Amino acid sequence: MGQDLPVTSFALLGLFTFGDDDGPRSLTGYELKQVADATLRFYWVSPAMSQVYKELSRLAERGLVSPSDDERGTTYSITSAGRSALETWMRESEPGFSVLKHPIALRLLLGHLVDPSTTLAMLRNHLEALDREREALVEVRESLRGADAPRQTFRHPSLVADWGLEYFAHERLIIDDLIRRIDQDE
Amino acid sequence: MGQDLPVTSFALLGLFTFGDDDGPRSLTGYELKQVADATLRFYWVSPAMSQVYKELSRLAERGLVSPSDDERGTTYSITSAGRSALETWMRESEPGFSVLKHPIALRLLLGHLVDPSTTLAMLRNHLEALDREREALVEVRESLRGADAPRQTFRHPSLVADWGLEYFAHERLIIDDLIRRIDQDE
DNA sequence: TGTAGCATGTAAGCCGTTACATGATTGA
DNA sequence: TCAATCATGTAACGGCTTACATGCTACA
Repeated sequence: MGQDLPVTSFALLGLFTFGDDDGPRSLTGYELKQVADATLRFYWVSPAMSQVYKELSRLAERGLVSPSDDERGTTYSITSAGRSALETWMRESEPGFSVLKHPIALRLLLGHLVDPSTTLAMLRNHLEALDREREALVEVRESLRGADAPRQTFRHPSLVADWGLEYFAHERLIIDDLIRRIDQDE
Repeated sequence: MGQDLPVTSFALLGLFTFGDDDGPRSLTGYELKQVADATLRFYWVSPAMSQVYKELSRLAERGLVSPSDDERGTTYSITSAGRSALETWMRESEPGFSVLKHPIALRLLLGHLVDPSTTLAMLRNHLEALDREREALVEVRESLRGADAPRQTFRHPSLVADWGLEYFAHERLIIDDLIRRIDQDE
C-alpha cells in the first residue's frame, strides 16, 4: 500500500517528527501552519490555512496522523503508520529536481522592454526583500541553537537553514553585481 | 483595460519580443515550447505542451498575439497591443518574492528519518543532476554570444544566464560542504 | 518500414489559492 | 469594548499536469 500523496503532504507530515523532549509533538492545524511558515516556506511552500486543514483531514483519513481533543483544540500527532510511510517515501521515491519561480529573474530577462532605471529600481527593491527574508531565516536559525549538534533533534533543520542563509548571501552578491553591470551599460 | 493574466502568460508573451535580425519572431506552439524549455525553465517554469497551446489561444483571443498560417503550421507573433500590455505589466505590477521548491532541501530537513548513507547518496545524485542542468545552461549561454553586449538583443538574457550559472556553481559548493559535514557527523 | 521529431489539440483531475464565514479568548 | 490572535472550516475557481488522440514528414 504505497502512499501516493503530493510532496506537500509528506512535508507537513514530516513536521510532526520533530519532538521536543517528550516524544513527537502534537499540533493543531493553526500551529502546524506556523511551523510551516517558519521552515518549509524557504524551500518548499507556505500552504494556505485552508490547505493545511484539508491535508490534515486527508492524512487522518489514511491513518498517518491521529486527531485528539485537547484544550488547544483538535491536535494531531503522527502515527506509527505515518512514520513508516514517511520513511518509505524518503527511501524509495525520486526527489526530482528543484523548481525555482523567480519573478525578478524573469523580469530581468525582459529588461529590454523598460527603462534601465526601472530594472535598477526593481533590483534594489529585491535587495531589500532579500534582507527581510534573510532576517527571518536568521531568527529561525538562532532558535535551533542548543539542539543543532550531530545527532541532536535539530541537526538537519540547522543544516538546511545554513544552506538557506548562504543562498541569500550569495544572491545578494549576484544582485549587487547585476546592478553594477546595468549601471555601467548606460 | 488592465490585463489580468497569470505570470506565465506574460513570460510566454515575452519570448516573442526577442527578434533576430528582421523584427520580432513568429513561432509555432511547438517552437515556443522549445524556447521556453531552453530559457524559462531555469527560473520560471517549463509549461506542458497542452498549456502552451492553451496560452496561445488565450493570448490570441485578447489580441496580444496574432496567428497566421505558414508552411511550418500556425505561427504567432506579438501585436502592438501585446507589446504594450507587456510593458505595462513590467512597469506597474509587483514582482513578488521568489518561490523555491527544492525537494533535496526538504528531504535533508527530514534526514533524521533515514540512514546518513541515504542522505549522502541523495546529495551525491543531486550533484550530478546539478552538473547536467549546468551543462544545459552553459549551452544556452554560449548560444547568446555575439549578441550579448550592452544594448544588443540578448543582453538581458545573457545577464540572467550568468546569474543562473553562478547559482549552480554556488549550490555545488554548498552541497559539497553538506556532504563533508554529514560525513564527519558519523 | 518504422521510429523520431514536428505539430496540435481535448479531457479529466489534482493542487493550491482567495474569498468568505464563524466563533472563542486575550489583552489594551 | 475593540482589535488581534487562535481556531476551523466551506466554496469557487484558476493553473497546470498527465493521459490520450491524431496526423504529417524526414530519415535510417
